[in-house]
Amino acid sequence: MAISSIDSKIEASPREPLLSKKARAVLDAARDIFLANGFAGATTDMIQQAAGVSKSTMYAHYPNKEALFAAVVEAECEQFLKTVRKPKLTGERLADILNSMAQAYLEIVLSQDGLALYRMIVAEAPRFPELGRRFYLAGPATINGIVAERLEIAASKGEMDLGGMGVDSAAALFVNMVRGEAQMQCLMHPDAPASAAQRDQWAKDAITAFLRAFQKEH
Amino acid sequence: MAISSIDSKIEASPREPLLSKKARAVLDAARDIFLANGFAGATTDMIQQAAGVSKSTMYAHYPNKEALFAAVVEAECEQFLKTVRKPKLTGERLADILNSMAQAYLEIVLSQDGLALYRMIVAEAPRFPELGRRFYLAGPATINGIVAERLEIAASKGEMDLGGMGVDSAAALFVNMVRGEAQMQCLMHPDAPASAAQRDQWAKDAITAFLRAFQKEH
DNA sequence: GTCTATATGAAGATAGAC
DNA sequence: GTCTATCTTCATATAGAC
Repeated sequence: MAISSIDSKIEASPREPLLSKKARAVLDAARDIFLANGFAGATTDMIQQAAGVSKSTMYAHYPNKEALFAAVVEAECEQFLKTVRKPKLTGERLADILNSMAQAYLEIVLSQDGLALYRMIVAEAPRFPELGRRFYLAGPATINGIVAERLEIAASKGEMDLGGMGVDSAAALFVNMVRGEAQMQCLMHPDAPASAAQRDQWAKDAITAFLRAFQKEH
Repeated sequence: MAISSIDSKIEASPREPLLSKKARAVLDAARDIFLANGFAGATTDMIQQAAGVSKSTMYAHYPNKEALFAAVVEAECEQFLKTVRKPKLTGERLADILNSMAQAYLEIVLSQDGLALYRMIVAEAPRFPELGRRFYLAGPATINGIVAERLEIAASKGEMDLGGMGVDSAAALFVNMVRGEAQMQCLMHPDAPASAAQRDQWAKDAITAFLRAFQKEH
């Protein structure tokens, strides 16, 4: 096969072909419907209508509801990973670095999409154990790892005194202080979204406590 | 009406009448089915069969599926409250008190029922906002309050230096360090329950960090 | 109050034409 | 690949007898 013969194809779809237009429409629609209604609450009819395709087109691309759900979760985890990894950490001081990580993470976790994805995964993990594992790796484990990396650097510079605790444990404690109360309250009060001031306060308290616990006096 | 005429009734159901035998059977069955399948995943047929009653008996006591769901959540929250408040706090030292609170709380939160209730509420809070609020008050808010009480005492004895942070904020930070990673991992790995050793480690790390942050040097 | 039987609608999935 | 039309099953809820 001559290279020129495939050039047009490559040019036509420079990246991410993989999914035809309709398949992409189905996946996007499924994403919205599943996030809004959960697995059991969503119906293939809703998805098919939102995508603007017929039933059989949907089933031509995804064999059944479960497979479609798995595809959605997989795509969302991929997206989640990208978003969590994107923020550039600004500031030199440890406090500033912790703050930028906390703010960026809360931004994602407390977003409508972040909360909806979490709701869905939490509810369906018993029926789809693989998806639970996948989400844990893409979300909580990744942010824990990012924080641990920075703590490692700070520790090596002598800015921290972990007192025998591993960096991974310390990082997990920090992340859970940042996320804990914030996420819980937003989950349980879906009609009363948290203010930016409230979010700042949660981040600030976590940072204060963490620094008091582990920052070396100077 | 003569007192003697109602005596037999009182004797027949000394406490908690409120629900007839069948109504109680329906509620108990609904509890199991909803906890195992969520609201949308559960069917009234499953409930009715598990309760060993007919459809119309079920509908005689609860007008519809939503009302039954609300009744289940309400009962579970009541139960949750009792269980959270029950443990007697042993020990005099601050570290021991924190430890007994952490252990007791993790016991509940990480139990199969605790996780199942959380999954259900998190998933359905957008459709049943009242139930989300109710759960928050019975669970997270209550344990935060219990911890805050003890911190208040410790602070008044001069054992702690909160450095301007309110006891409520400090209590929330502690509770979220205890619960955070533990609950997340159990939620996301339903087929790999946490060991007792792992649970102890989570509690111990939280206590270590908390004391390092807020315990007054002596 | 409780049951059996059923009405009514909607779900997931497929058949067959184009 | 895509559509319209349909099959089958099962859900919620009710009717009517005891």
